[in-house]
Amino acid sequence: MTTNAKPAAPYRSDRYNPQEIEPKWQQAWADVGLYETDLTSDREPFYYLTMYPYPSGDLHIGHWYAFAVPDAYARFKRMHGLNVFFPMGFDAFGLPAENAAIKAAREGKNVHPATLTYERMAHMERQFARMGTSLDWSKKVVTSDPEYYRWNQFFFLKMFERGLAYRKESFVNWDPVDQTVLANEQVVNGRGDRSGALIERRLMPQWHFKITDYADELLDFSRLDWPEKVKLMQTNWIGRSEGAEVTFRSEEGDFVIFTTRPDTLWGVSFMVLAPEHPLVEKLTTPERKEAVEAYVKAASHLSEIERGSTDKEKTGEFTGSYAVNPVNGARVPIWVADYVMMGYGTGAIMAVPAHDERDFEFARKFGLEIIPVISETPDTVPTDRGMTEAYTGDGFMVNSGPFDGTPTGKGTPEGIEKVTAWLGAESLGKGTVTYRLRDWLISRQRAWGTPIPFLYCDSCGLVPEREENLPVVLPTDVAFMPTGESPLKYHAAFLTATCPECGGPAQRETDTMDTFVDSSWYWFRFLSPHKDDGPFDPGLASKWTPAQQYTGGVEHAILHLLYARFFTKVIRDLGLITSDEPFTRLRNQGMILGEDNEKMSKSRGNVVNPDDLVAEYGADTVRAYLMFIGPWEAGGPWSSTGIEGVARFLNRVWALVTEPGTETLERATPTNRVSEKALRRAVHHAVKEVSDDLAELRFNTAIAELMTLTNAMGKAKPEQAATETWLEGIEKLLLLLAPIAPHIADELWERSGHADSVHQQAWPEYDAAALEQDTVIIAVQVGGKRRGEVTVPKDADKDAVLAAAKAEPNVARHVEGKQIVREIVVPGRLVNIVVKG
RNA sequence: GCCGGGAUGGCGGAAUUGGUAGACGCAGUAGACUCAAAAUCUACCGGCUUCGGCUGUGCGGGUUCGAGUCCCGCUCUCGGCACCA
Repeated sequence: MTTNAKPAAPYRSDRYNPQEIEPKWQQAWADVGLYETDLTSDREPFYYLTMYPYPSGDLHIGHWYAFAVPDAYARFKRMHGLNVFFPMGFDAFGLPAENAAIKAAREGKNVHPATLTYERMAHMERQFARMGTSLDWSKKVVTSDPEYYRWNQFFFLKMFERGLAYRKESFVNWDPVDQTVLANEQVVNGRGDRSGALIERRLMPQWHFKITDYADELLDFSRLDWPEKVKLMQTNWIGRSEGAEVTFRSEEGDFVIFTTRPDTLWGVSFMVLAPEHPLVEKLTTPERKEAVEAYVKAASHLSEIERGSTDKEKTGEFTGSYAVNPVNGARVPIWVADYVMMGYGTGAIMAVPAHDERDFEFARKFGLEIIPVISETPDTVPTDRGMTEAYTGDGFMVNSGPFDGTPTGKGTPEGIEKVTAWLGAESLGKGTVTYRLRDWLISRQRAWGTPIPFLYCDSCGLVPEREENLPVVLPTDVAFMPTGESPLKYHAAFLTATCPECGGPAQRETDTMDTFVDSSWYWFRFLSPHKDDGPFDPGLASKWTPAQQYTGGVEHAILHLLYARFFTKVIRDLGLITSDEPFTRLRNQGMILGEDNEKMSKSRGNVVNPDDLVAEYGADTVRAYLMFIGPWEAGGPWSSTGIEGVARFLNRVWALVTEPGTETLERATPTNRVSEKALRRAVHHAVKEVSDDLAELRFNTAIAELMTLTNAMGKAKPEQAATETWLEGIEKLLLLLAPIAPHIADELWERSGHADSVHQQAWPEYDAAALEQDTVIIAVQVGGKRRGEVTVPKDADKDAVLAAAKAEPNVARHVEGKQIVREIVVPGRLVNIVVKG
């Protein structure tokens, strides 16, 4: 390995001053367009996508963690010769800006969310510039721009054509504070995920995307390098469960129930309908009418959280009607209870209290029959006497007619399978699959979002806007209302439209789309942000997508990432792309906590401000410290003394390169000498370790290794500063440091005599031979306890190592007088002499 | 309640996946430089110790020559889901 470093020009030993060098290099990189990716280049593409931010107005330390840390990875890949595309934009629609407009309206002011949003984006872009990231801003996407959201409308129309977008009256989650409906995914513990308000259930006509059509495909993660945790969360969210539908007869008509345990059909002792079930009214007998109606009404007023609570005692009412069990003709009472949900399965269940905990609890409370039909052992028949809980484990079918003795249960599904097959053969039911996943409700009653491109025509009814009329543009001259109600409903120019079918007068839909629609395909748009005859360039998309790596917070594990996968599959089915998935490799960063180990918040007063940190330490130090805190996926607490350590490290690197070696000659002491060979080993070891670490986003250990190298170089300096190895060490150190602390690396690269930027250099290779040591230190154990160590030639054979080990005085002392039972030699590692007596 | 992750010095965290536990950094102690302080540099830095050792990776067992790492049983903690039939 040769070095192209010229003998450093007259050393300038001025102090490391990030305030001076950082703006200088940021400007230099911008001037030459260093990070503007040529998407048409023949070089191997690498699309590194990181989740674009909402324009909240201020970059906090979490943004640095999400953008400045992975920037090191983008730079690392670029130094490997890849054509890295690392774009950035803004997820610009959203409630905070609209809420601010509403708040202003309450104070008598008229502020449009767009004005706020664009001011905030401009401020954040200036803050972004100070991070020293290699983001490509030339492809910026702003989702609130009509040139972007018109393609949301385009996809909406395409989905409508294919039956994937539909309008349906259904029970929805109404957020009374934000005055809008929310998707199930946006309801957390019965509260709106943004407003925190208790969610009410309302029956409203709403637009949905049919994500359930893709439920099975969404369960396939086989070609994705994603965290197990995320895959599991999505799998659970989709909630596929196999079971059977069985038809029960009643005086007022048949109804279908869903069960995962058809093998327990002989143990049915009552039925339960959800309060919203359409048959409830018909099945209720006159004498039960009053009680049932009151119950249904009460249930409809319960919030999700009240109804959904597992610790809530079971409630319900008898309808007065009976159903007939198709397998044995038994007549069982039909109840209404809110522990059965209309939205899952068929909204009706068969209750088998002997083998279902919820049914058991209900039966005990209302004195209903409990009929055991599964026995733990093949030879016994259990009775309901003394049962204190439902038996949900595996066992053998009993009291089940032709199936008696069949082993059954979730673990041994023979009985379940046989009964399912038999139900089909007897036309009593059929095997089926049910999902927990519901269709994605995308209507929002808000004004700051993508208008849904539909119209209401008096003669033609609900009509889609024509594709050539897109975009349906959001009016900018709206007055926000203190009530929070959408001003679009009162904006005459927006509302008034012409029916594309008959040319008559029509009224526009005032609902807008969930902002998760925006983020479901934005990475395609980065490839051709201003294209006006299509959402993106299919040629560029086939070259650049799926994005090889996507990073962001785990909070998006379900919502955004599931929707993005769904959209990708829809776009594929529209014929625009051929890939099935949006992001090949996914990694999540953790969260930076305050010094008190709590989540940062203004009320706790534990917030650290990145602007202040940059002013005090410089961006390189802030970046490097964030990387050094710990594993990136784990996050961790901020430490105001910890960052000092990293600042010292960069200062040591600075001094190493800028201070003349002779000045420190007197520091050399016999105890800390580093030979040229040892120095070379340290350099190449660092190259290997840092390369491996950065490839796996282990920024913390990469920096630890660079610190180790810097310390070794510092010790070697007095004697080695004139050697080839030293110059090679400096050069490699700067190359390894470049992705992590890009400004100081480029400055020192220049000062050590290089003409072009360190960021345009090839990533260094290591020489495996340089890592070899002539001798190795081997630990010696006697009976598993460490008794000493010996230094042996690296290729010493077993006998030689053993002989050396036994010669070690302390080892000999412990072996003396004992019988050697076994000798274990792990080459290059240790020796264990097992003794007896 | 169910599912998943985690627990290592005073602190943040390392540990080639069964082979010298505590890399790197913070904090701390001592020393050098300085009139002094800061900065910087050098050394030490898990606990106990009769200086031979003993002990130590949440707790209790086990497998193994050898366990932070594997197995069984717990505790605590973080995250997800939460009457999903």
